[in-house]
Amino acid sequence: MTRSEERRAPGQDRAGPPRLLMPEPAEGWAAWLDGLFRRLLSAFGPRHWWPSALAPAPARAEPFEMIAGAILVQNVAWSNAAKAVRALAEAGLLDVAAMAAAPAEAVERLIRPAGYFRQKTGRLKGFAAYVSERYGGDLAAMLARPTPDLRAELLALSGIGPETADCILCYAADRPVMAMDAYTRRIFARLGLFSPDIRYHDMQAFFHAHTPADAALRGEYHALIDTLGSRLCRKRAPRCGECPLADLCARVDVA
DNA sequence: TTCCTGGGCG
DNA sequence: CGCCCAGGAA
Repeated sequence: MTRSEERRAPGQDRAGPPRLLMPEPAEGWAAWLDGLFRRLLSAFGPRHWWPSALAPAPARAEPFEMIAGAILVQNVAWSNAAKAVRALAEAGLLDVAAMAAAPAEAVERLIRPAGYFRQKTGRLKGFAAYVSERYGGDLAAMLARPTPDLRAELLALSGIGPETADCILCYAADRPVMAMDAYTRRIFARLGLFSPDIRYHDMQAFFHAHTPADAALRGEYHALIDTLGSRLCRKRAPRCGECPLADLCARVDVA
């Protein structure tokens, strides 16, 4: 052990996992998280993410539909985004080349139900233009790149932040990446595990450290968390009486 | 009818 | 930290 390691107080390693507000259970975090997953799965059933807006579950979206949906769902309920995805499909715009060539006004009109239609039009067309220019329109080639490179590439595009990038990595590129979101932060803060202001990367590091590196598993986990967060563990007036995790929740007030 | 929710950017 | 938006809750 080096001198600097000796000097550092326990639990103060700056590069380590996030400081958790709850002691590790005797079974360990991996088993605890697995138990949570099982409860959510039996409560809600498989979520079949990423859902296709064009066909009923368990149909899954094709890569470009998935990516368009991920951009359109930013800051809105899925039902709104799904309307926009269907409108794009009917207009033949769920296609890289067609989207890149489409007039912005036409896209804006079609995606209006998803809100933020001007920014989201720029994001959709920007993404399509990027794939057209860099990959000759071959989205599969882009999605085949190594995970760290692909993530950096996605994050460099305007309108794709950490959550959207990680959703694309998991659901379109099939990588074992678990997306985090406002629901994840709120649920695990209420449970008493996370600080309410925990950073995205720290949440993700915790889940990645204690769940199997499996794209299907992590994708399902994120989907189940989303379902819990939107249906029951809502920001205001959470429905704790119906929550499958109620008995192990600290019910921390996250304001 | 107003209020609230929700990613990403400049 | 304010702005972009629609639609469900209150």
